[in-house]
Amino acid sequence: MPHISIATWNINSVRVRADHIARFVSEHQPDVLCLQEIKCRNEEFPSKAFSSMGLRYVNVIGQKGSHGVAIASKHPLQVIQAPTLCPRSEARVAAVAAKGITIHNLYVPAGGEEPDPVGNDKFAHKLEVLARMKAHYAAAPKGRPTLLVGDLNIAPGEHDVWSHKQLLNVVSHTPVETEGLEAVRAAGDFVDVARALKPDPEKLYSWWSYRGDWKTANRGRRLDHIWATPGLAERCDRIEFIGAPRGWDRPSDHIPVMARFSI
DNA sequence: ATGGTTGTTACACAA
Repeated sequence: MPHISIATWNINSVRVRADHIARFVSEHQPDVLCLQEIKCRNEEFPSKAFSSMGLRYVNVIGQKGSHGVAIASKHPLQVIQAPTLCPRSEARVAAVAAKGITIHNLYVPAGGEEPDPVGNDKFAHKLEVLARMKAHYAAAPKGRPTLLVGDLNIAPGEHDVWSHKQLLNVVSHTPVETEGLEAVRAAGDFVDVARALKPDPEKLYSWWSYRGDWKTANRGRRLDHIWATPGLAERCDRIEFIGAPRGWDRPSDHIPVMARFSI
């Protein structure tokens, strides 16, 4: 049975982490790798390094300094119109089709420190992106196999954080965010494939802060997601949270999450 | 309650 594997990873600078990407690709062989926070302009993206990893096809949505997303693939990519989800026109969405599957790679704003849309415009921005996501996926035609992946900067469930109680008022796990993300998922009829294959109460984390001893404290959050439309989700036979890269030299604060689908 | 780190940028800001 043929398969396609897709990974998502907030890389926090693609140029600093090119060696980590090469090691991950060599060890795990994703067919498609979706990156967030590449932090470079399109012309600064290290396409040659990706070619030598076997990821010859790339779709880069870059900008100077911050944000930026990219999709790199072993298979040819058809670039498609990305939904307009960011009111500030930041580089946060890449959209392609590969092997007959539509792939949306998203980087939702982190939202700043204070979970108050009045006093914190970054939080207001995050909620606006969520609202646009809900409207877009509610209206999107259903039936085509689709993946929505990326750093959604929200840990939706109580077992997606190290302490539900202590994070209820912390940006990434507040009710307005978790309920907002659930509304997006329902609007698009998506399945959270990580939880479909690894149900509660197993703890699942994809991010640990740079501050403090991440490994000992293990105060993680599941911010990075792979969602699939129902027919595709049924064909997901593997999901992995690949923790090793968090322990490599000068790591990203996020780890890769990879899913495999029979096709 | 506070401070703890990283990357890009330019004399902070975003995460």
